[in-house]
Amino acid sequence: MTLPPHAGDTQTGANGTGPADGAAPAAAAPVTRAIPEATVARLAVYLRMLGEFAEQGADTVSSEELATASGVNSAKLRKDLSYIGSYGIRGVGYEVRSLHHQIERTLGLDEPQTVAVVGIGNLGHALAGYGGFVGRGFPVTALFDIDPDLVGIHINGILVDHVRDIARVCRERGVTIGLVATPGPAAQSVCDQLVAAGVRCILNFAPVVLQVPPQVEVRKVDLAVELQVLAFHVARRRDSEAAARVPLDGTAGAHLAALPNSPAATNGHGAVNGSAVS
Amino acid sequence: MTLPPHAGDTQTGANGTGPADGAAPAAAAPVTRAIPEATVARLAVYLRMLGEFAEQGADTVSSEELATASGVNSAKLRKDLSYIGSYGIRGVGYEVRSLHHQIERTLGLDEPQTVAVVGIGNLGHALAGYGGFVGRGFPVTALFDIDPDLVGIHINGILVDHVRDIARVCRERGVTIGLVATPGPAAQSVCDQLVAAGVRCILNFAPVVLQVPPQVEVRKVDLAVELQVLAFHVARRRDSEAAARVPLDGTAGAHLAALPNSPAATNGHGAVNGSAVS
DNA sequence: TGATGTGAACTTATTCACAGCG
DNA sequence: CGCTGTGAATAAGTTCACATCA
Repeated sequence: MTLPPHAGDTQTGANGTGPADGAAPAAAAPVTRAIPEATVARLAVYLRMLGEFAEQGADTVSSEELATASGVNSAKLRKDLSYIGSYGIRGVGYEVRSLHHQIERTLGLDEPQTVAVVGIGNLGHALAGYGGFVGRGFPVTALFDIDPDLVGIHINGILVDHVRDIARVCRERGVTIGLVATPGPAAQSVCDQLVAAGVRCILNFAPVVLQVPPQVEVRKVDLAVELQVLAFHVARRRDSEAAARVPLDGTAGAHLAALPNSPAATNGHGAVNGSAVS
Repeated sequence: MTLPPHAGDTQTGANGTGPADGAAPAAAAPVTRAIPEATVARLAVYLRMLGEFAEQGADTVSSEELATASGVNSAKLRKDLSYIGSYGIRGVGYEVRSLHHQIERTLGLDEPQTVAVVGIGNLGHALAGYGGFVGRGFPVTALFDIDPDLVGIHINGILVDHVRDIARVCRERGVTIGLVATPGPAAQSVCDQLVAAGVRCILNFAPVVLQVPPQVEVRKVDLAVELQVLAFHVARRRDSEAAARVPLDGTAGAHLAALPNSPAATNGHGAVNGSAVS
């Protein structure tokens, strides 16, 4: 039964921002006010796009350009940026380099991070060699598994250690982020060991809800769930199309509750949501 | 360049549902009302947990039990379930099997799905062999790459085809979902080919915003962004702890930005963070 | 009695629209 | 004049709390 000790944190990809309760008020936040959760995730995206703009030699970008590249609308982007301060130039846009730096700072990326991957199965193996991490300041420096066939080998130049050594190795190498890529049943135990080793960030790929003390931050990535959400949207869309296109045959979608055509989806033509901005 | 034809859809893991404006009222919705986006994602999680409860031989679960297992609170769970109908028994809970079935149906999982992976790098390779898909009704049946060293080999019993054959192979095998795991620059082209092949669901691991026609649904998974969000939360927490613990130094606020990189004197343990930026 | 189902209150997030500045 | 920055308006999502019913 294990009634959760300290109520659920969230760890579902969208975590609730700190309660900002009375205890320690805004003491240390001089400029940067509490940044909404949703904004934080997008800042990371803007950051990457700014990197690309910089590579292409751009000096400035308008909110419109950066927004488009990032897949959001410009109002949202400007609002997001407003949470970290006013670094834009009216009538011009944002200075690429400077904005990049500000976001980096805001996200805490000026602190060095070091990643450990636990569970060197299919996914863990891929994560161990994933180029997308090093390039973004998240070098993988420790790997763990319990399989004797894996312990001792090197992947991408990194030795695979036994899970029992998590604490020691993580401390030695200053690991700050742990990726849990074990099968579900092993995840909690592995997580506990990471926490014991002082790791405060965990990205969980296992299909379980990890129990952690409040100072530890967990995010969950669940690929099967992503696929199911996709499947849902397409099924819904197919149903509503069927209903709209073949209004004959009332039996179109079973009877019971074959997901009713979304009423609002009516915007007929490809025009998509009115976000046609002007 | 390439001003997007039809403004951004979203594709960021949390897509906006239709605007549901006043125009077309609830005329055609017999039972199942429009299901909120956030709810859909959680339904997939409940589904998995129900599967586990079933395996353990449970006949019924209370909202409290299922909620705890899923990492949400019971009110939210009940509200979520209320969108798909009333399948609970007051005073008792939910019948595991029946609820499982209802959610499955709601998510459109009674339709067979077939997955293709494009880009057999580190990540793509892992996705190709990922056990979490088959078990959940998303068998991978096609793999693509352009690397001559990869084309022709088998992974997990599946032949790797050349990207140029996407259309033909996808049609032949009835692929419904495409996973794009290519490098950024190749992603859009690959995406276009998938769309041309009739694929309507795309899970994008490449760090770009894919442009697709409105009938295609895209979700994006960005591991580097996940790590950055984690890093942010921990940095913030560390900062506020530092502020709360070491309230001396009244200059805390500096003036403008310069986020007073809180001295690493924070977490006593051998944590790293020594080097402050510059 | 004990858990569901749900309107209503509340919180968070997005969009609008325009003042203000370079 | 063009683009940023932002208050105000909307919309989406969550939590509360309790009527309801097996």
